[in-house]
Amino acid sequence: MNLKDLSALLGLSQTTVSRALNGYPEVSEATRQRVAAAAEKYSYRPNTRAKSLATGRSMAIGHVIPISAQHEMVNPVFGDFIAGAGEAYAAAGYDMVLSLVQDSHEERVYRDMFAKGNVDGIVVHAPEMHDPRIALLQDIGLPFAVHGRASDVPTPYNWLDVNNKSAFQRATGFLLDLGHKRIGLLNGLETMDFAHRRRAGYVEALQTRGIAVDKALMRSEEMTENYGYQAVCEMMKLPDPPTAYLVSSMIPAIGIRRAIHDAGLKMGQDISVITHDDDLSYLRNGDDVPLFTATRSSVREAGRQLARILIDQISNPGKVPQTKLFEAELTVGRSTGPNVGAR
Amino acid sequence: MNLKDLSALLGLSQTTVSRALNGYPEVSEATRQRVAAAAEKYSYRPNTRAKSLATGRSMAIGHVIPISAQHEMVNPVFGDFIAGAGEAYAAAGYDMVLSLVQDSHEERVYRDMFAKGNVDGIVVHAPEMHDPRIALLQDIGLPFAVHGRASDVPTPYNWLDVNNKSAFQRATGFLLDLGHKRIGLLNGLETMDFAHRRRAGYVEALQTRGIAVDKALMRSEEMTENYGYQAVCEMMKLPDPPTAYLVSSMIPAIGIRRAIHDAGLKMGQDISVITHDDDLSYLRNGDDVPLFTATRSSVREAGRQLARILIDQISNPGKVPQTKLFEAELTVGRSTGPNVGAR
DNA sequence: GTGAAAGCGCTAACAA
DNA sequence: TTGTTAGCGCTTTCAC
Repeated sequence: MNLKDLSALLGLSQTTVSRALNGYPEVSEATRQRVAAAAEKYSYRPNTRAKSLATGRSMAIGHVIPISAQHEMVNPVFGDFIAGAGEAYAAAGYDMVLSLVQDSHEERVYRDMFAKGNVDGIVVHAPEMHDPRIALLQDIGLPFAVHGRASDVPTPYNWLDVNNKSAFQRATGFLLDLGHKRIGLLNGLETMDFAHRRRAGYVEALQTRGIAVDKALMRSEEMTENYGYQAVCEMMKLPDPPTAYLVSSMIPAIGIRRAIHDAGLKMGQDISVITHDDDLSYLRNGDDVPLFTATRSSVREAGRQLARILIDQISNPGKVPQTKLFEAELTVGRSTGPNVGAR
Repeated sequence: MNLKDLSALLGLSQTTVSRALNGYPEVSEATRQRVAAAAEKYSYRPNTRAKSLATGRSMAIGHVIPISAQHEMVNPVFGDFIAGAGEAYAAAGYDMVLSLVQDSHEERVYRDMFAKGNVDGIVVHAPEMHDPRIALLQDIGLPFAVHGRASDVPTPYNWLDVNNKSAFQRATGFLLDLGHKRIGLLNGLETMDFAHRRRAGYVEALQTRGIAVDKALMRSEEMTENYGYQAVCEMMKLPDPPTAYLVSSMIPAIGIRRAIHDAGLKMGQDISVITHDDDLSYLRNGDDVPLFTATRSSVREAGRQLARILIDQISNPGKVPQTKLFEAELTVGRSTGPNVGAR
């Protein structure tokens, strides 16, 4: 069932039927009713391709998801973010098209998306400090919004981010309050904007308290489970090992647990660890100290909001870019002691 | 830069240019060279919408991802599956469009996808025992492939699945070999096909050894962390509690760990647990017993293969449906004792 | 308030 | 081997 068939059935022109369906004012109320009824009855769905060819808008948003080159893995938070974004798109009548790439900088991917005309806008994931994609997209004039930020990019653009710096500042402060003086930082790759900011928060918290920053206690690598395991194992062997760890998400927590276990220590007793995990409400009665930089549901909400920002930008091309900063939750569990593992 | 511009530039008709670009045989080699060079030079990209309007094929595959209604969460394995599928699509020139729905049975979603003509095929995720979507898709004539199976659906269709039954049979057998007689099963919702099969494997293993199947030791719910925690806590309070647990993935392992910890027991010492987790190669020197029903990389490979099957089906509409069964890996770690926790 | 006709960018008969 | 033409299904001037 296409427009032609439907209008023939109604004894109207395609024009009128199209207008009736798209809410144009010049069509009479009676006609609109008839058309709507018929469309419903025959469950008419306008062909997206034809529509977008005619209008020039594709009613689709592209997400370019970077895949870790070495480890070929997808960051699990994308799932939740995408779910939120998908909701917003569905509500606004947009489709979501996904493109997974090894090297997210592949200029071609973005240029092609634009040239092939199958998206009206793009969500940029996992930005680096000076991410070239932003200038690129501005250059080719494709609307976009960034999940995160690229701190070294001076021009304004749409972004939505979690306040990574303050989250890590507070978390470090919390460990310092417990009396810890040697705190291991397990961070992601610090070319990534979020990791850079997290480190800044950690460093600033230490400096504020006059604690020396020890490079031996700071690691920055791709967030694999094995990295977490190895890093903790190695730090444990230092002459003066950390008494606490601050673990950047999403480094899988299980590697940390195991390393601590291997060292013959008990988490939350011999050693303090602040990490991230989802749905840990009952942890509040446990002995861990979880840091929620972003819960699953808040990531979802972020997806929703960023999608809305982008859709808004597409609808109002002239509008000034919007930004949104989420303050990360820091939820603290009951520790086995007030001063766990601190010397 | 569109076909018209490009052909004008070359002093050729749109037809010739189109043919040259699409590898039709009748165009002369010299012309083809010229056209290719020009297309490259001006980085011409045919407009996907126009192309698919003309051809009737949209060169896109739809993935309809169910979201847990109660918990609004996305199964993290989708990320890896999608990554694999994305690879295959990219290689074949297809786009991937994602649609996240609360109720995956929403017939409308599928019908609309077809009617709106923006996908040439669909991947069905998370099938239930008698999943109505299969009949629906066959009815509307939209090519599809299922990630998993719907055992109660008799007609042939494309699917790719992990051998869930044998995996759980072997895992249960392994625990029985250790001497366990009371094995708790934490399963997903058994309306889901994979969970049903897993249970069947568990039950069959017990029956083969003449061990009574105790309903009190079998749980089936949505795979949240809290469910895992609660279920284990409750089973622990039984007069004759399990000495081992078999945990269906992706029930977050952390809930299980905590419940066992709360009960004052030590995993791999007082109690045996077979669960699933990724990238646990070093676990082989640990005290856990991991069951790999599907590693992250094998999920990825599954995505790749299922995508290929679907693309093949789209290209050869008459072809008989293809199926593929992956045998799950069962990797066993070193236990602290040969007979951990068994009575 | 409604309709005829052109055109979005491409492909695919049909001619030449 | 190349070009002419019609049309994919829709929107959108423009005319009535």
